[in-house]
Amino acid sequence: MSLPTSPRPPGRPRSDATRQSILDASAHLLETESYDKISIERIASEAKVGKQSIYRWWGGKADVVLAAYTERVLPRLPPRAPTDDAFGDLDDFLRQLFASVSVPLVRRTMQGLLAEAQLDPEFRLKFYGVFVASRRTLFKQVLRHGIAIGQFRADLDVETIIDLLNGAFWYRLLSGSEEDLDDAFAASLVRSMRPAIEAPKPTGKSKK
Amino acid sequence: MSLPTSPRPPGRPRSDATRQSILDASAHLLETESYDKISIERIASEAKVGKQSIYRWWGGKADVVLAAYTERVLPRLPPRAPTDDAFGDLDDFLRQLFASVSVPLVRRTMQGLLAEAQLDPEFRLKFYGVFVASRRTLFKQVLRHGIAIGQFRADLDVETIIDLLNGAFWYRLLSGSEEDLDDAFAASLVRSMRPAIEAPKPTGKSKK
Amino acid sequence: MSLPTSPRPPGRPRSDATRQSILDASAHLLETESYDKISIERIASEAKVGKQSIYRWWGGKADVVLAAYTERVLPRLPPRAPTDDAFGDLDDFLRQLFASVSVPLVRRTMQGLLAEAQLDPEFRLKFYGVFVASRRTLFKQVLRHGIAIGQFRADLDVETIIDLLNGAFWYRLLSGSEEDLDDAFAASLVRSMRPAIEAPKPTGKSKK
Amino acid sequence: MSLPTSPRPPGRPRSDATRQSILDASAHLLETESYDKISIERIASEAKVGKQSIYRWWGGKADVVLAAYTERVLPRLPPRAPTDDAFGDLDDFLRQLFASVSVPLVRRTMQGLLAEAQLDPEFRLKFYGVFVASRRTLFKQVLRHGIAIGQFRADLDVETIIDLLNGAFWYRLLSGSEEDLDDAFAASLVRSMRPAIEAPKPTGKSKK
DNA sequence: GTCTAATCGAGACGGTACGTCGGGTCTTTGA
DNA sequence: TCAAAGACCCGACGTACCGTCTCGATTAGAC
Repeated sequence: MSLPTSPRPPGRPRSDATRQSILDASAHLLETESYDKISIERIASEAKVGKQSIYRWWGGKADVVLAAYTERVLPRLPPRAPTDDAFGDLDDFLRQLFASVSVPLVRRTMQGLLAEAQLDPEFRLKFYGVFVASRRTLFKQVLRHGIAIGQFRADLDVETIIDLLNGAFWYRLLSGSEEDLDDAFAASLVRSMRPAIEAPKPTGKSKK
Repeated sequence: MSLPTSPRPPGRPRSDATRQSILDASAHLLETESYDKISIERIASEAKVGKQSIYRWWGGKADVVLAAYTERVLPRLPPRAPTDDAFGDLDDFLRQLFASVSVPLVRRTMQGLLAEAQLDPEFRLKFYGVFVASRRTLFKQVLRHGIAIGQFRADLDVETIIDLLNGAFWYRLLSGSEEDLDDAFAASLVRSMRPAIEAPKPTGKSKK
Repeated sequence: MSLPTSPRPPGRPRSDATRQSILDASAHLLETESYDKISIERIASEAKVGKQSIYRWWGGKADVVLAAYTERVLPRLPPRAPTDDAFGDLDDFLRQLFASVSVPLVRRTMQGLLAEAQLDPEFRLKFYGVFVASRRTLFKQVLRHGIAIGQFRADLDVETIIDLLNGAFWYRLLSGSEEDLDDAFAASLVRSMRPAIEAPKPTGKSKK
Repeated sequence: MSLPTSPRPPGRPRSDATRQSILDASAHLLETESYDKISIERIASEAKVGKQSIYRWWGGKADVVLAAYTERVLPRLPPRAPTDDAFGDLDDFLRQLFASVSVPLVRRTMQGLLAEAQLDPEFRLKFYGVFVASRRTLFKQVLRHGIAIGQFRADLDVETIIDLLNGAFWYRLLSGSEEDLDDAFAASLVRSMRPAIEAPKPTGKSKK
């Protein structure tokens, strides 16, 4: 009686050293080269690895770079500790989101991968999973919390609000001017959206 | 009294037939091929033209395709006739904006060019000029009109609102699911943004 | 005790099929096209081979054609069996030398390669090795034999004689008229050179 | 009674300044560039001349360079003053012939044109006329004079002797080693050929 | 003085080929 | 079976020239 899943596939097991070497090389190239100057051949040569060892495990350049990005470069957004100031939370979240792409390496990599995602529908899904879905989830938490503590209107169209704020983020990102995604922009967004988000005051008072 | 502009440069003048042939070929290829399957060589061969005749006038594939797009494919947004219903105008504008990319050809081309814009900073500027700047201008007109007729709040942060709405548009566009940019989404955007845009009612309650 | 020469270099070994295919294609093209109408691209396409597979192993068109020539076209001069008639041997040798270029294919190829050798000093050395050096060696054998059996003068300036006879051969060859290198010309050369080569008769008069 | 040749064709006459400019440019390029690096385009650009003005009067690069060579570079062999020492004359002639190609510019140009002559049968005729025919004539004069004054044998096969000596010259030229065509080689040739050329002494005495 | 005709500089044109790069696959030896 | 190495076919790159063509401008003799 054995487990249906083979406890160990036959043959030489995958070498983790090779895997790491490939990701290291990719991450290293990302630091100095623009995404489109990177090629599988360069990664393989830099990693002292056969090209086949890349193609065996990944689908192509975008795949490898995405892996290197998530394991080597990606600035993980730390979990948000919700406070009792929902607008402050939102502002913080946006600031942090913007800050996460202030590193040119991160920015350039995302642009390269974004480009690839536009050209390759299959890769777009992976790209979306890494770069978009997780952010939406975090976004949602922030908004939900605001609603829960009564500072955001109960009938908020959460998805659309995320489309708007997230959209503004991506829009500026792909527009390419590097200075745009700063704290001031985060503040502008919150300020402009406040009337759309804020729960109506029951006793007619405007914001304190 | 002669014009200071040189009446005619020396040498054989540029052949418009060649130019048209190149743009025709590009536009034709765009109809059947994805952007990344198009190459200068294919354009030249389809257009029965020497490659040099392309490189002489354009910088590369993206440049040519952009030209073909603007002259052959681009769905020009007709000028908006502002009405006395500013929210209706906004909704109309968004619907039309979304409709303009509902044609798969247009959508695919924009995605390809967007990809190129991410990879080539120089091309990004051209891309921005064609795809972004003009839309922002039209957007601004709609918002300014709403302010002028008193339906939009006077202190509206126009630029940020455009970043939000335009951002939502691009965000969905590059996310790639083709069904997203429909009239319902336009309506959702307007509905969600209404409190942020609407001029406060002088005598009391906002619209129920 | 192992051989110091690496028993086998790493990586996929060179494909002999590819090599043969390239040489076949080159030889085939030489049959129908003049040397200057042949291009690497044509060879590659005819051989169903990537251009890189040519550039990987040869330096350019001249290199490939030279290889094809030596392996496919070259009419090897059979080894001369020296007789006791040294002048007859010389005459035979010249006839055979001339006959070897009587095939238009050979002649045209040599002219093309000769042209290349004039333009590219590096290739000239290879050309010289294939077309000139070996002939000089054979020439030398014939002359040395004549000296050895006492029919050629002992103080013969072998190198200069070779320059003269070989020179006459090349001179006519590159002059291009195809009829010139015939048996009659060989006979003329031998007749004219005889007094310069023949060993002086010990007892008096030279041959009347 | 007018000349049958049209006294003047209609239209703008050919500009000699243009012609000179083209030849100057060609000659100038020959000084610094190898023949195969020269192109019609470079000549035209250097001469500040339209390409058509070259093609109008010459057939191609080889044609122009040949013209530039003959008018700008060619070292004219001065007419030989025959003396009463026919072997001395021959030696002088060869020395001068060899000296004429000792200038690298001359040598390189001749090699380039020789290459072209091998590739283009039509050009070969022009090449032969300029580089070969005239030398043969001079050669013939030297040999005829030697015969006339009784120092060369009366039954000399002049054409074959020229083939041999001229051949040796071209053979060394196209072999490319620059040091070969020196006075010593001229002397070797004369020495080796002497028995083949010298008129037999009537009274059995050997030379001098 | 036009008119006609050919030339001139300039440079665009359709082509062919260059030599290089990279993609993704295949074929070795060796672990 | 995996891995390093690297050859393989293929397609495209951007460049260089080819020889031809089309411009406006010019330079003559013919009318």
